[in-house]
Amino acid sequence: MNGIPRYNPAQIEPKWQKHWDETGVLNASNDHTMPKFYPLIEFPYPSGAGLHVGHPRSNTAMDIIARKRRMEGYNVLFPIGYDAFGLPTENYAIKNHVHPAQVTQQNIDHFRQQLKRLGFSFDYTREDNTTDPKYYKWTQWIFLKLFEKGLAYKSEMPINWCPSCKCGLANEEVVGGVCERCGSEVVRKVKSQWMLKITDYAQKLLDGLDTVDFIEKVKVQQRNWIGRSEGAEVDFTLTSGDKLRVYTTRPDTLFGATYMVISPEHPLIENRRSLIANYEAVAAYREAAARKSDFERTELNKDKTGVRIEGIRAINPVTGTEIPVWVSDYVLMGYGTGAIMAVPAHDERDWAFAKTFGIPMIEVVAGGNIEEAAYTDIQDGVMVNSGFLNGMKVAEAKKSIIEWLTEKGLGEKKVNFKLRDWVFSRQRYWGEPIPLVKCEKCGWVAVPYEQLPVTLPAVEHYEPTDDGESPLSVMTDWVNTTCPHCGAPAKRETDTMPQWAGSSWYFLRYIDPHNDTELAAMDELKYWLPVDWYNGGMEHTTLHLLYSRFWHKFLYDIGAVPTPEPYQKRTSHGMILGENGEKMSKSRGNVINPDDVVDELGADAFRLYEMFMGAFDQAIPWSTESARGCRRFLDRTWRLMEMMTDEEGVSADLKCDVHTAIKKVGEDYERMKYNTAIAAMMSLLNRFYEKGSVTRGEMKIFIQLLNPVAPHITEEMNELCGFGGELVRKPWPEYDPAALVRDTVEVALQICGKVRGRMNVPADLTRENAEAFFMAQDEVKKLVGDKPVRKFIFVPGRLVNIVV
RNA sequence: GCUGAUGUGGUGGAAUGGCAGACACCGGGGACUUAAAAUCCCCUGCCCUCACCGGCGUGCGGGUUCGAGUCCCGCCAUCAGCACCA
Repeated sequence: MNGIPRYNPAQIEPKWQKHWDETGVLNASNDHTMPKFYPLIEFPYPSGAGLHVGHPRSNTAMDIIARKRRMEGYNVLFPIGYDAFGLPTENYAIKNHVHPAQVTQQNIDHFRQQLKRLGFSFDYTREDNTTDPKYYKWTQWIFLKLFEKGLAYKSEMPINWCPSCKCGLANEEVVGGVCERCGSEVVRKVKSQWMLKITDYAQKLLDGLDTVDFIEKVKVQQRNWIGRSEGAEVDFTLTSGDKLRVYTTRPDTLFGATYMVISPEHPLIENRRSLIANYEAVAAYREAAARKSDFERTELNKDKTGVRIEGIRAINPVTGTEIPVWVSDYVLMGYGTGAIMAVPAHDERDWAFAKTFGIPMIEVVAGGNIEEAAYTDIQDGVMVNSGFLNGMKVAEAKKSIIEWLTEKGLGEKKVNFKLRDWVFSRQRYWGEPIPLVKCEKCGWVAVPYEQLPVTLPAVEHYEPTDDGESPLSVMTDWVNTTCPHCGAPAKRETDTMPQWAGSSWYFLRYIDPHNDTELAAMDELKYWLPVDWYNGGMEHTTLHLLYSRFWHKFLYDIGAVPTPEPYQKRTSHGMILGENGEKMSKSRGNVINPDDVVDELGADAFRLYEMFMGAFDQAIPWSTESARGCRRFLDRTWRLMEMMTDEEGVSADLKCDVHTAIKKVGEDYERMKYNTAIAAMMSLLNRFYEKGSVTRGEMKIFIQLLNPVAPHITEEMNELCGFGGELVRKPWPEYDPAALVRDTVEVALQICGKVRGRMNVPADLTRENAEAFFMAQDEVKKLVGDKPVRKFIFVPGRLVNIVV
């Protein structure tokens, strides 16, 4: 071919992006007779800094799958939107005295332009924006449904409070004792907060995991976070006459309980203050514990501390023995009953505590050495020193003791979860208003559905007030309203929702984004749900992913969505680190700007590099040098046009290479092994170069395989070569299994497991006739000599190993 | 501390128990060029050697196997998550 222009991504990339925009060829179709495919990436938070190189990693990966599915004949919905409520925008607004909505709009426009520059095949006609009143109308609608069903409640409780953000945080948002967003130390503060009862769904969230194809580590993390444990609650009688209820996962060790521990916040201390001889010491300990943040209380607690309560003792219900009661901060009020029975012989924490304070131990499960360490094995141990449980295995003993306790009315079987309810109020401006009204007479009343959305009023200042109330609280015109119930004067809720609200259901809105009368139409939901493949970061496993599963299950229960789970498959990408191997951040000065990379190398090379840089699920440092290598590959691909022949088919000598590549690339895309898929295409390209020519037939296949990763260059080549049509509309190539086999294969020749040579042998050589074949070869005779052959191993296509 | 993941050339990384280092990056050499860039070709794990031959090599120590980067046992290191969950 003559007159081939230079490869110029700056010219061809905008050309094809414009073409896709104008034709809408990548958009989802309304044709419900087609098989559907719904891939999803986590919609970005449109920060002022613009796109990060991390975004395109996930986006390109799913774009490859989306583009391949279109070629396979699916109706693909690959949507994009913006999770735009949130603190950075609000903080920017506070600092610069601009309305957050204005900042948000600018940022979204910038993001969209950056995303389009990278050639992602999103359907931009279905964009979500969580800050759009048409969108958050339905976020509020879902909240009201939760409120209606009793799953939203107000609670006066100690919450995590960030003094810097002046904002309450969910437990899940506190990372290592500091605020996840700003890094300030989190303190405790009592505040009346809206809570969502995610704990009501703990079992359903757990069971649902068995029905979906999430990668195993995501399932493990969610299971651990939900933290189901089976055990029993047992009542101990105290010498004060009270009953002290404990939760234990090891009721089988009840005979070994030699003391009890209550949390410093346990009500018993105040209720029986007069009976506690050393109340002063206990109160002092409690104050010390309260001063510690959760972080200190746990982190600094390598050595166990505690105070023994003088004046109250407990009676072990099975042995009748009197045992002491201690106060220690290793027992938390927020889990179980805030009190435990301590079995130092068979629990590591109890063991450490008992050692520190010289408390006796009783071995009740034989098999370990309790002088050395607590014996916690629950498989092989056999009960001893345990009355009627003696001789039983742990599992059996557990069952028996629970039956016994239930019969005697001393306790019962109990399932506990670590999962805690979701703190849903924020004292901030830039969030969805909570659509509730407080009436003196009627209490909390829902704003009627037909009045939604409750929109954010314009305010003068976006800062939370000094007492920590939302900026909305000073908007008296907005706050003062009437009760929808009785018409009396009433006040609006001024707290707003957390950022997690809008992101908990955004994938539903994509399905029917312009619907004014419903969240989304049921026939559309039935066609598109569930999301077939959702890729995102591991950091969202226990926050966003769990919250959105909770909301979805709730919506399923009220009949608003047709599937019990939102996402069928969940995969996860690794982080992109800076060139120095550290996390990319402004403060470290190692941030790579995607725009700069596209300017220098083009979007296709950028996409290619992000997929080639290493294993998709692992953290990889960025390397601009390596990225240039990917551009080199595209330059070489482009120059294939100079060596293209008029032949239509695949040449005989490359038939095997081409079909092997079709198989490998297709399978590797599906397994998210993008790096080896690209390596296979590089190898094939090298074969074309070795040969010095490529046929039209080979070229068609090659650019089709490469198209999902590098869509612009391949479309341009398709056009320049005069192949007709567009790659996005062409079918994905199929391989011919017969073409994969070669006539001869090279095998390794091993003597006693050491490689001594290589040989070409017929590919159809079988195990049966291999020994005769090899022993007749001169090369083999030379290596073996006259030593007797003790063993002969032949692995077809791989190697032969002769043991002498 | 617990849990999980990872550990392979100068670098990023390949490798259903079967030829370790695919594919790239960096580096070196050559061709082309007045020259440079670009491009093309060759070399590139380490040691010994002019070269051949050979030896050593997947964090460390054992084991299973004809054969181990891969499986088992015990360590070490790094990273991530969790923070005493009874």
